[in-house]
Amino acid sequence: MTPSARTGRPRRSSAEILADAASELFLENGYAGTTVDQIAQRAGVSRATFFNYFAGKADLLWLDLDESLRSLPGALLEVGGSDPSLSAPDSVARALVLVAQRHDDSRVPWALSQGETMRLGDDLTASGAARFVAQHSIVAAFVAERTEARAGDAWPQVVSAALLGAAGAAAVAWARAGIGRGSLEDAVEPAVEAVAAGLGGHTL
Amino acid sequence: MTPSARTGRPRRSSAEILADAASELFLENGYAGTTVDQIAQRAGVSRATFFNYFAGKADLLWLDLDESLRSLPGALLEVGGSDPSLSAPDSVARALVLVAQRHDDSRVPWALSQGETMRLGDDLTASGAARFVAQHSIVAAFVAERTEARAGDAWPQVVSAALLGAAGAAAVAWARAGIGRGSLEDAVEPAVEAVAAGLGGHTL
DNA sequence: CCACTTACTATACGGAGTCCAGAAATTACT
DNA sequence: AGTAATTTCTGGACTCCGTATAGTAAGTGG
Repeated sequence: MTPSARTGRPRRSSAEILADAASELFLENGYAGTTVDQIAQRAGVSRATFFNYFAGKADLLWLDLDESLRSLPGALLEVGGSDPSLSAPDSVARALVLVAQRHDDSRVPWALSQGETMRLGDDLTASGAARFVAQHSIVAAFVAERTEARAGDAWPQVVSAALLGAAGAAAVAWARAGIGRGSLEDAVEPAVEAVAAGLGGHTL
Repeated sequence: MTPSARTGRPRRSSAEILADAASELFLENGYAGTTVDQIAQRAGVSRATFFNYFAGKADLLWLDLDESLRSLPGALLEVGGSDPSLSAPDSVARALVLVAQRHDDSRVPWALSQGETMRLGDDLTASGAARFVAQHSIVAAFVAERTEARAGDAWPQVVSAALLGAAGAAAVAWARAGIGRGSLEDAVEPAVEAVAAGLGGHTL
């Protein structure tokens, strides 16, 4: 998945092509009613090749989200380095807003906006939540270092989980708002600020 | 799974027996290295019967937690009815503390305490996220009704996700603290209170 | 002794995900 | 040109999860 090497056989497909093919089929037959075989076939590659582009079927749903979340560690470093006077919760909040701000608002994960018609079900929603949980250890480590807490301390974990939860919920609501939703940044900012306000006093 | 009826063939096993068998195997061979067949065999039942006790393999990990979480809807109603002057975030916080308080502290989900040696990896986050999402829809609905928000409004979602995240993180830290951890209630209470404090002003 | 109810078993099936050996397509070197 | 090196694609086999079903076992109550 690293940006195609300059040598070797060129790629025949792309993650976007596969995701587009999948989206059509999901809308038509639902998520469970669509097999990886069908997706690969519509995209013109073999089933085995599909797994060169996606680790699993559920990853198709979160292509856009994953791309944005990948910038979170960088945003944390950025905020942490630029303004060391901020409390740890405020730093995380700002980093989350930064990620939201840099997200291309035209890219709305159709797992959320079209989740109903695709008949996704709770397990697929959970796969989206798992994305945020995956970031949790990174954020918690950042907070722990910032507050000089010991690893395994509860407080950094709580700060991280609460803020990630708030940001995630705001993003979901944003995606589901349909046409006329504002920017993702405007949705995430008040959510994380409110939560960070409550956590802020505990600077230790 | 309803408490065994007084008529009909008696049960040959129980969720606890199966979970115990699984726990041994997971510690020995890891989660992915253990098949449902092996678990059922060690517990002395057929593979098909296993699925009469658990909907899926991952549910084995959360037996203790699921039992406590089942009381959350009731706790929400309880708090909501007893003290209608409380803000919605505070009500949720109190309900979460109530659930923690009623949890038997000797029952620590080994998915959390032993997650490392069982080599759970992504399976842990996925199944954990599923629990989170399931409770989230319940809590968000409660908050929405309490604040007279429209369904799909962002705020109830944010309140729910932030508080559940905080409570979850606190519970995980508690479980991982090993022998000498205090009560679950004492771990959850400060976490949710802090978050609710920040969300409280927004009573609408 | 016979219904009735509930739980267990055997079996088969489809689909996800993994693995591997080999073929195809391109670049780089001689 | 020809060959080597590299990367991607492909087909097939395999394991396992989860579901469905039809039939059997083991109790309770008339």
